[in-house]
Amino acid sequence: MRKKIKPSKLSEYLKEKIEEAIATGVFSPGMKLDEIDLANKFGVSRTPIREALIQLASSGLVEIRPRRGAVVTPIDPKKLYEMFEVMAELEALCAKLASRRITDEELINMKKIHEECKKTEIIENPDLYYYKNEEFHLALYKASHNDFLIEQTTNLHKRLSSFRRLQLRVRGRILSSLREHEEIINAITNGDADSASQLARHHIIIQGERFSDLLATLQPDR
Amino acid sequence: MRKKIKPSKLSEYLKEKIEEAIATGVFSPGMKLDEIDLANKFGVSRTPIREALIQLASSGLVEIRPRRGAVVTPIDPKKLYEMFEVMAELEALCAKLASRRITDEELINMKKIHEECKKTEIIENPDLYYYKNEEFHLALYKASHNDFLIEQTTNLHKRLSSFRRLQLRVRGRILSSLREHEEIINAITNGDADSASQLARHHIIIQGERFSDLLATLQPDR
DNA sequence: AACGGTGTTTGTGTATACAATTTATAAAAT
DNA sequence: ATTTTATAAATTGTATACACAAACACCGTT
Repeated sequence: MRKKIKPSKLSEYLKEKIEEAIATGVFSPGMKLDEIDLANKFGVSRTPIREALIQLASSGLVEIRPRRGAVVTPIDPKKLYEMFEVMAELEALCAKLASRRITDEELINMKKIHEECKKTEIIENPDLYYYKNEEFHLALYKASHNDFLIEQTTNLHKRLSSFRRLQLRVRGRILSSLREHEEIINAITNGDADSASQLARHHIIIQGERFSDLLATLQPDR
Repeated sequence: MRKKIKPSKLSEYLKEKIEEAIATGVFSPGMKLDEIDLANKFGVSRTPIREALIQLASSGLVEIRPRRGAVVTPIDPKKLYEMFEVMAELEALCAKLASRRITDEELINMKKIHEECKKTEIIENPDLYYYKNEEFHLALYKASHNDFLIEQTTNLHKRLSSFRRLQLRVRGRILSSLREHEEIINAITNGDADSASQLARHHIIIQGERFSDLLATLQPDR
């Protein structure tokens, strides 16, 4: 008893809903996901819930322990750093390919997004910046013109989103972020694949490196 | 009516079985995977079959079209090239990290595997070389000491395995492969992260580049 | 012969029922 | 009081049942 619209595939719809709930922190890391609870909450049977959870498990957002149910994947600082390490490389590849393959149109659009990022009301609001920043990165991925890469990178991006959001609250991070974006755009504009790649890598890896510290201040709820 | 051993989770077991059947070509690309057929074949109900298919769909091995069932993901030359492009970058990252993090033990083991690859009886048998080659690459991934990277790379490796296997039948490919492995090992031994990274990238990308040609000679069965 | 409508069939998607395990609870023993 | 063991409760994993949409075949019309 939740929604009127009836999607052709409930499990797909539920997957997105649960994904969203995890991203926005409604379901926090370590939290147990009871199939029956979820089924009641969404007014469906266990079957599509299970199928949604299986998909989320494949993408790493939840963990399914055999016979012991599903939990939102707990935050593991080590693994998180590892994920940033991989993310950095994927974004670097996006940037490298983008430098060679971006269309005029895409480049103009990217610059437009960047200009919007720089607006003061956005700079001063981490939540607003979060969305614009996301737009920028998605535009970068698309400019790689490698659909498989776009898919993989977008996936990992999603999985790291909540952490990146936190990261933006660190003093001065938004301004550094903007500067880095600008450098990346310049490199791409000049078709300098190597620079673009290195800059993009650094743009991500720096977040991973700072994360260990940031995480130390957090208490993962069990 | 197939196996005596009873795994704790049928869907996991079935996932592996179907995965294997796809890798070995028993289920060829484009082939329809009827849930009821599979259920009968394995002597189980549709439920665990569905769950297995969903997992395989998340990993990209099969495609599930809503209301139209599952098929083994058809070969798309463009996408395949894209996958190699990403794979090259992941392996490059493995090599880079390995140069910095590999243990003495791991390095010795890697050299041992490489020596085994060079044995004549293996060089002359693409199928044998396939397995030894795989060992080499898995050792490289592990040496990165980044569990998330290992997982991602191993996944993609699996997905490309059947194509790599084909690739090994190209005249002279095995010998080039060996030479490239040797160069990678040397770079890692010297702790030369940049060279190792570039060599590993090239080792993979060359396969992707040659694949368009190779694929042209194949007829994807519908 | 080609085209399009209509009824049938097949197969997916979801719900429900049952089986098998783990977790919680409580009693008994040290 | 604490640990151990037995029993009950709860939850996952699998099987079956049902609903509905898509594919198919058949037939009449043009």
